[in-house]
Amino acid sequence: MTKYSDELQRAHLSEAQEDYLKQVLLLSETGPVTTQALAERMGVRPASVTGMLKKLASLGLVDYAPYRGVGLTSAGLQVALEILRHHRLIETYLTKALGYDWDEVHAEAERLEHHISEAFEERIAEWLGHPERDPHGDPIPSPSLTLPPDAGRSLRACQPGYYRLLRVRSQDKDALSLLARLGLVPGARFELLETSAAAVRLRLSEGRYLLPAALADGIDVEEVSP
Amino acid sequence: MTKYSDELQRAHLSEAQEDYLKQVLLLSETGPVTTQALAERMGVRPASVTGMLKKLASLGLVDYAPYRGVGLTSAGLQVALEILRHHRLIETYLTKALGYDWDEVHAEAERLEHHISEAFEERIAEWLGHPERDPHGDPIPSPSLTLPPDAGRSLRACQPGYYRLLRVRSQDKDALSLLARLGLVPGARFELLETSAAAVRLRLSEGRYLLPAALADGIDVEEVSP
DNA sequence: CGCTATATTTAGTCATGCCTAATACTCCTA
DNA sequence: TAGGAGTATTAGGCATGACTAAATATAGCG
Repeated sequence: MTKYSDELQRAHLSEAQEDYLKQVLLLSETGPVTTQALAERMGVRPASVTGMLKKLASLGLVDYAPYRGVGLTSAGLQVALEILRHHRLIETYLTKALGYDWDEVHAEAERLEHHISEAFEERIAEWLGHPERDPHGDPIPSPSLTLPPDAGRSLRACQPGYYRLLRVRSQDKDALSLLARLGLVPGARFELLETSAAAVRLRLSEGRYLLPAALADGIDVEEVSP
Repeated sequence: MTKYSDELQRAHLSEAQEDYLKQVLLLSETGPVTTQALAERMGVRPASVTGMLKKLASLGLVDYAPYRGVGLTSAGLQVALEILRHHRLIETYLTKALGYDWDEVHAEAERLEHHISEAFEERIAEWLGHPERDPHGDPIPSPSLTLPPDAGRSLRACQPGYYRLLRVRSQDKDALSLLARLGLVPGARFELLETSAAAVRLRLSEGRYLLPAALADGIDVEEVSP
């Protein structure tokens, strides 16, 4: 795959194609990428996914063997990382420059990520001081499209102690809104008091909360000194 | 056309449909809107225009009589003004907030105008202090979608004297780049020394220039005291 | 007033990206 | 190891919005 043909492809990729590639990347972080999982993420029927995967495979963007799942080729990975960089830079910019709350940015970024130029990307990255994380703590691919290493581990798996919140993986508007209200945003420090199968109990400077396991699942933390 | 059906339609309009409506509005400012003119503006064949006009007419967005040209209905005008407001706010924002030059903003705005939310529109308008003109001096439709009245007249039709530049109608990148280089941007004051069929001669504080008629055509000015 | 040049519309095609229904494959369990 | 549950793919359609080629309307001129 030469530079030349890369650029030809990039110029012609549709919004739908870019979205599929991005979702393949995101899904592959947590396990094998099935047709069904992709269909759910894209809000589309499985048959439609099969069709798109065949097209993306013919473009050299995914490795696809029927009934065997999909993976990104290196060309496809480049595209996916580029879109992910757009998405997360836009989220960060909307928050810092335009006063969006972190539960509002996802939907806006989801549309804009496909329609900004490289110039726009560079200027907002510059304005932001080339951030490595978006407001949710998600890593932003670098300009050369490498992902910062993952730090932290799930709050769910932690023992009682002192922690700093690093990342919130949920993009549910209401879940984010709730966490923001509690002050549970990246950088926040708290004490984990108790964990059980159904929930975790924790204490921030502002109060004590019982957090359902479903929420704790998507929260990544690192241990800190008391 | 009730409010309710307006909103239903708005939700379903495609990017192409929005673009057609916008171009009908822009073309109608300078004369009757022909299929051919529309085809040129959209970069599309006349046959395609006919097809789209029939669809827009069936949606109640344009008045279309075959062979007789098109006009916007009031519903269509609302949509066109909304898109135009997006376009010109985005151009202004890119210039003032992100340091774009005025010859770079058009292409970026052309894509983004279809993909921003009302929330985004409101926030950049707020940030900008609710401007009435974009960097080219083009009027920005108000939030309630009325256009500020046109001021000034074409430099081409002026007698020698002192003027202030109000608006540059060209969106040619190189023409804009040249004008910017000369300091001929909205607000600039200059003396018109001489006009002829082929060109106008003028003097700014920085120098004297002979401007081809083609450029002078698209420049609107108002007279000022010396 | 008719004829021709130009503008416009119709008819038929194609790619995209989705859908449903029917069929095929996989893998687990009995 | 055969059957079934569940997952995936094929087959066939539809809407969108472009295209070409062919037909038709308009307008300007002699």
